[in-house]
Amino acid sequence: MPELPEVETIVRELKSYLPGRKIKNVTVLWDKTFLNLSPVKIEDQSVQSLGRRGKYILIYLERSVLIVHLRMTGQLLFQQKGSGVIRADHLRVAFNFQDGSALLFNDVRKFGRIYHLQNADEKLQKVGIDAVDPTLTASGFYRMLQSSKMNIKAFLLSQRFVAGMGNIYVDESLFRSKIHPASVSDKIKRSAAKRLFDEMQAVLSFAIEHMGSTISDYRDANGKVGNAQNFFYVYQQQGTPCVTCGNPIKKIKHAGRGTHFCETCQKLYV
DNA sequence: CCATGTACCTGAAGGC
DNA sequence: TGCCTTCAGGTACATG
Repeated sequence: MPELPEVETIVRELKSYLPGRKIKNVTVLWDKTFLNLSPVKIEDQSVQSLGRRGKYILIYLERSVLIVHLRMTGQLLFQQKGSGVIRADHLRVAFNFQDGSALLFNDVRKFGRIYHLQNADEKLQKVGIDAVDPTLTASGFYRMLQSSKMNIKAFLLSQRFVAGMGNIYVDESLFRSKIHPASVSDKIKRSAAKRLFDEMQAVLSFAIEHMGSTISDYRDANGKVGNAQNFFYVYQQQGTPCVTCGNPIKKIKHAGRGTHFCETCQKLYV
């Protein structure tokens, strides 16, 4: 489910809720979700700060860190003390704070993971630079493309070069920059690479402003749906006319994923 | 190095 | 009303 804009929305909200709250205990209802790999105990530690790298949520405690990945259907919900009980029909892990509030991990498909670690670095070794990191530039992005012979869809989905893009925002960014998803990364011209970089930034910041996209399961930390799904040009728009040329948007299987694009507007670089 | 398939899970939707 | 298949915002791992 969630890609960079959805994860960013959750992190921004949690920044206003979690710092300073002290963990009383942790309830684990599905063992595989919570990997407790730190020798330091989690009880009695306070949340210090929040961070994000790609789709990973980082919750820094005093002596260790929690790394959360929502995968397809994970939700991180903040349960205020005393207010109505937040909906969590598939609760897997609950972090209960001493003041009576709680952070709930709800996840229908059980793919989501929470790692309790000494240090975040080990887990993030193979994750590329965050897609909205201000130090990432169009020319830096072009250099990364030059280093790879993967098709551009797989390149963007891999998280190895740039982290945070998923199936929705890859398809939207490729459409808006007029690049065919099967294009070979190191064959993409400098000007097209610049276009792709700029459209990635535009697509992601627009989605963040609209609190992410809800297809089915995504909810923010308050349990609310996003709004960016109302503005897709190609994702799940197969059959509808392309906004540029009017030909129907196509859906194919590519890089193992449903892939939406316009075959007349998007140029194939090979 | 790269592409493809499978596994991990549940539930919704569509075909018959 | 079933029953069966396919598909889903992701990633890790095995195999050519």
